[in-house]
Parts: sequence; structure tokens; C-alpha cells
Amino acid sequence: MSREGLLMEIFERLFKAFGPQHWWPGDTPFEVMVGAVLTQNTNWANVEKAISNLKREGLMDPGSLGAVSLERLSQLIRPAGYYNIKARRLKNLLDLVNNGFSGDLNALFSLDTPRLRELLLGVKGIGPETADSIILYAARKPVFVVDAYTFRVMERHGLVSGPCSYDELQEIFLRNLKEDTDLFSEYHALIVRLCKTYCLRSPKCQKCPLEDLLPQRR
DNA sequence: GACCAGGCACATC
DNA sequence: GATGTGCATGGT
Repeated sequence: MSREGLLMEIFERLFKAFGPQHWWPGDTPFEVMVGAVLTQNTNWANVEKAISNLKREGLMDPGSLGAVSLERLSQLIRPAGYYNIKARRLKNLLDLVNNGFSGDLNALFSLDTPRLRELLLGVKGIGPETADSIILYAARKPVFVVDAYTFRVMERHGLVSGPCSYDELQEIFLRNLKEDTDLFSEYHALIVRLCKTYCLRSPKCQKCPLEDLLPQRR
């Protein structure tokens, strides 16, 4: 099967097995953006506690969150872990939104994708996965989000041979799939769902929807 | 108690 | 360019 065919086959299997995932969980684009930073190397259940703290305090908007002290912010997001460094990262991101775009997320998100990605990556604490999550799930523009699970699945199914960079893996998806925000949104969410359900530490995807797509072992 | 989770920056070689 | 380390909580 061609790489393009295999990528769509994997998507269709996952969609059939799990259905739509309704990602990203979050009431507003701003909340999605905050969640993208908070979830760095962190279980989503812990992120939800931090988000709920911010909402309870009425801080889930660029102006309010920009005005709160670093110390108070770090205490509120404590359940999400790495709370000191993440508070700093959120502040860095808010500086971009508030100073560069007067707190208007729509203005920031109306930039073309390469420019938006460049600006986000310029924020200290925003790397490729966080930037792309914001672009896809908050700005709703078609980029493919790569994460540790994506590497795991693509390696297992022989779509990459040996080590490959974030950008290289992303290119494989972008070149072989139709550029479609809804497709990319579901695809990434389904990969996460697959790994959480079946492929966490097992060497084989036993009984998983992709089991018979495994490449031959040597 | 060990291990893991929807990364990133920075130091060092 | 590759590899190692700090950052930290809460669930299994």
C-alpha cells in the first residue's frame, strides 16, 4: 500500500473504532491556547484542575490573565505540574497577545499560518507541538500536530524508518493527506486515543484496530 | 514506591 | 546534530 493509502487507511480504522473525538476540549479558543501550554508533558486530568481554578477566579481571558501576578498564577496552575515554568510560559504568550495584538486573539489568528507559527515559536516556552496545537485547535487552521504518540505509532507501522525530526514527521502527513482542518483535528486526537487505549507500553498493538497493519518483523 | 503523562530550554560533547 | 537534565503534580 502507498504511504498515502496507508495514512488514510489508518485514519479510517481509527475513526471507525473510536468515532469522533470532539477535540480540543475547551470552551473558547483562549482556553484551548492556555490548555496547550498546561498540558506539556502532563496528564490532561491534571490540566483540567488548573483550568478550573483559572475559570473559578474569572481569569480565563487575555486581559485578566495578563494582569494577574506571576506568583498567584503559578499557585493557581499548581495541579498541572511544572507550575513555575508554565506560569512564566503563559505570561510570555500573553505578552504576545496583549502587547502585539491588544488582547485580540482573532487579530493574531487572522495572520497566515507560516507567520502565526513563526510568532508562536518565538515565544519562550512554545515549541513546535504547542504552537501547532494552538494553530489547529484554537485558530482552526490546517496544520498537523505531531506528538510522542505520533512517533510511536508511525514507527510501529513502518511509516518512518529510524529516527526522524518533528518537522520531517509532520511533512509526511501534510504531503500525503488532504489539507483539511477537521481531518487533522480528528486524526491527531484519534492517535492519542489509540495509544491511551491500546499501545502504551506493549511492544505489539494486541487487538488494536491497526493490528493487521503491522509490518512484517525481521 | 516506581512509572508515566497530549514538551521545552539549556548545557555539553 | 545527538544526548542528558531540570522542571512537578496526581493517577495507576
